[in-house]
Amino acid sequence: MPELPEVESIRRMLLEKVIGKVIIGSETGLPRIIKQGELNSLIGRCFTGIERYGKYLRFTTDTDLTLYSHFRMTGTFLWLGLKEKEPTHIRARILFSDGEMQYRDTRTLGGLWITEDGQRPWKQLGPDPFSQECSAETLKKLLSGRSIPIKVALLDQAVIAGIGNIYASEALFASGIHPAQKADSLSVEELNRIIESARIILQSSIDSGGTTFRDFRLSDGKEGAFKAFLKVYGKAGEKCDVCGYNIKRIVQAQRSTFFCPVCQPELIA
DNA sequence: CCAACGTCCTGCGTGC
DNA sequence: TGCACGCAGGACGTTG
Repeated sequence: MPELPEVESIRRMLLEKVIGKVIIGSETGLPRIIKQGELNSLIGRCFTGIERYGKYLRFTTDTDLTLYSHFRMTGTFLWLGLKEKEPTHIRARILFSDGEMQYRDTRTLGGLWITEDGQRPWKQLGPDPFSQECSAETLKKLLSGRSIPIKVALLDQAVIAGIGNIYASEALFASGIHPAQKADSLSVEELNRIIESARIILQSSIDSGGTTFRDFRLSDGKEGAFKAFLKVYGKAGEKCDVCGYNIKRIVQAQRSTFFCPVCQPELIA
């Protein structure tokens, strides 16, 4: 499940491969993953930059055409040199003279958008965790009047962009905050702790090439190494690194949440 | 305004 | 052993 660190890792690897090269062909393996526009309208263009917005990637070109991607659960871009072959779950291909960028997506929930500049595929995106505008005061405003659990709020991309199910649990563990605590009950100090924790965890994960929990692969086909540093995600029943108590799994908004009941005490309301 | 839930999808783990 | 079933979840649309 590619979240901010995984998308960022893909971005960095692709930068070295595709920038400044002319697109000489394209192929759409599964039409419904193209959410807007036509892939072959990119032929003859070249990518001039790749930016990340939350979990979206934006590929700028030498014209007003822009390619956006979102990986959802199982998407990724693989870079293949001319002689390499690995034919599974290829949903789209963008061809260059020295190789190709393949959009792979097992569960096909992700998508690509080819738009005129200015059009964006997302509805609403909150601040990027690494940006200056991502402050405790900003989050305090965005969460005011929200009675949802803080874990569920962290998954809301309109609140903060890029955090998914893995890093939401990890950031709350590092902050010592119980995942069920109501979003608008958190103090500025607690929100600050969440932001600081998230930044450290997300940056460490980027440095490791992200987390491969099951399916995720980097653009060179390799796994991200951050799984070894996870403290709670996927560890129900295992002992907490810090206190030795058993890590618990609960379900919030139809998604698994992992936490340590001792390190993240539940507040008595 | 907000919250909750259904929807999309396929591979794999579970249980009988 | 084999097979049916349900779970995994990100974003958005719909419903309450």
